Amino acid sequence: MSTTSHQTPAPLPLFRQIVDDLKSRIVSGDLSEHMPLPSERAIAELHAVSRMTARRALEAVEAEGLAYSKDRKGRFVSPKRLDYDVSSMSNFISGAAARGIDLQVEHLESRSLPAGRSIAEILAVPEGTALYENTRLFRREGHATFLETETVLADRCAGLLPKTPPHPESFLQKQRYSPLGHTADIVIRMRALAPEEAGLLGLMPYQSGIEQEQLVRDPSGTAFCFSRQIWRGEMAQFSARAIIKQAQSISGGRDPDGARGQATP
Amino acid sequence: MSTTSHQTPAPLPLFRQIVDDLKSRIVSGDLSEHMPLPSERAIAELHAVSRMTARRALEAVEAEGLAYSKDRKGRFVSPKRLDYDVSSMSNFISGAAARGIDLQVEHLESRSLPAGRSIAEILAVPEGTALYENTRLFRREGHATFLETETVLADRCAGLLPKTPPHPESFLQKQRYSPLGHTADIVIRMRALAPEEAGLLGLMPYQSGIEQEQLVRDPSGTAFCFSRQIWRGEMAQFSARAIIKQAQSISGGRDPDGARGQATP
DNA sequence: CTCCCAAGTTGGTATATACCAGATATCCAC
DNA sequence: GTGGATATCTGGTATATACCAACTTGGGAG
Repeated sequence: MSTTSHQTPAPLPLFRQIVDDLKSRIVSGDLSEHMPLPSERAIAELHAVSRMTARRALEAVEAEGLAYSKDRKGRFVSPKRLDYDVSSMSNFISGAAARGIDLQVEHLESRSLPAGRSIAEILAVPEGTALYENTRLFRREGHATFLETETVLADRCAGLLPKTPPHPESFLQKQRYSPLGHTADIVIRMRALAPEEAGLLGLMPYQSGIEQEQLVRDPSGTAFCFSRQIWRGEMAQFSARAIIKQAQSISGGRDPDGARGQATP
Repeated sequence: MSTTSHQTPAPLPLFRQIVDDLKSRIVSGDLSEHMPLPSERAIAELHAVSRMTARRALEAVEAEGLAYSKDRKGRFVSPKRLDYDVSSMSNFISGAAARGIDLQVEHLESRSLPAGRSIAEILAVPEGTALYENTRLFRREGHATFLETETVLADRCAGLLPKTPPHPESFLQKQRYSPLGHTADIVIRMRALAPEEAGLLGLMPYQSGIEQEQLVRDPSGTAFCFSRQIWRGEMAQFSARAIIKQAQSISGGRDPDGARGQATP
């Protein structure tokens, strides 16, 4: 019934049909984690569409996080999502290991630096205070997952961050993730990846990810560590247990504006 | 190094140059909130590129959340980000009002229904338990921001949800957001919008947003409300104060797996 | 056997073109 | 002035084509 009597059937655009086909093949398990998706040219031929249309479909699947692309190598099925429980992050790394999650850390940079304006404000220390900064890339089963820049007060981990072979995991385990009941101010937002972040995470520019900021305080309430993570958005979800308070009680508390990195465009 | 003596300058692709131009015009305030961006054809002419290239640039700006498009009307500069403090969400709506944030609620649906399998499991009640479900669209300054589906135990708000004129705001204010110290299990993730969600939020299919789930418990620890919100990702950030515990203490606690909606692809 | 080059693959960029459908403005007839 | 047809905006979809650069593979020279 090409000329149907009732409403227009509103046929799905070609590229959306292809998207749905690919999605169903992924969720059904026909295509499993890290398996290559058909190439743009293969899809174009299979579905009898132009390569640009095939490309649009593949980019949509990619934008959804169901697939990732390796430049000039192909597109592959994304691995499953990980749960990041921020309330028990005392031991995210070893905790992940205990759950059978294979998480590798690649150190990208370790350096000492004096506090600049914005980080001094965040940590509530004078400008110029000595800091250690570590940048790490986390991989899950070899797959880039998130990027972390951690800034700590130098006097809190003196000796734990030797300059020559940067091995701050000892600090991670001993100090930051001590069994004491720390608190953390957390901010989570979605934002576009900067080009160099996208490169490290194996994504195209202008894709979005999830940024998580944590301002960690010791039991006395003093902030001593600020970390900023940028995640591939499809790779995790963040869970927490919150104590819900009256709005007034919070706004009367310290640091009412957790939105430092206002993430203006 | 055919012409240049040093490394290749690696010129930015045309569409990225256009993206950067548009971004700078937005951040500089040359283009302010809700102002129209140049049309695809205008950019094509201005930058002397094809319309498809102009389109790619505009879509990239859109994917970053710096702009939004209205079908066949044009693309416009996105408004600024909002901060959602989940720890003081006792009064998110009126709290927002107090901060001068203009937030409107549009009721889409209110209904009574028996608990299905998955929601019964989440709320830890028998299947078939009477529930009330509300779906609302929140706008900020007239701009669609997030979509909420809230499910509550019917016996917790009997009489507060009259069938004829659905006016559950009274419930929102009186019961759910009472001054008592509730707790909530929260999950935040980035995911692609379903087509109907995208339509309501004024986005194209296959764009990503942020989903927030809240399982709200009364002071006795009994869950009585489950809400799921889907946000335009660029419209908010989520902040909280977390008490960091040992991984063991959490995994020994109740509901160790907050990842119900595992969000499989 | 190893090493290197060439061929073929992949995605990335870019152009030119075409048609559709919704939204808007304009202008003319009434 | 009002109403309605029309022209012209907009983005949405789709095709065909072209070239580039990175990667993989295979084969041949040493």
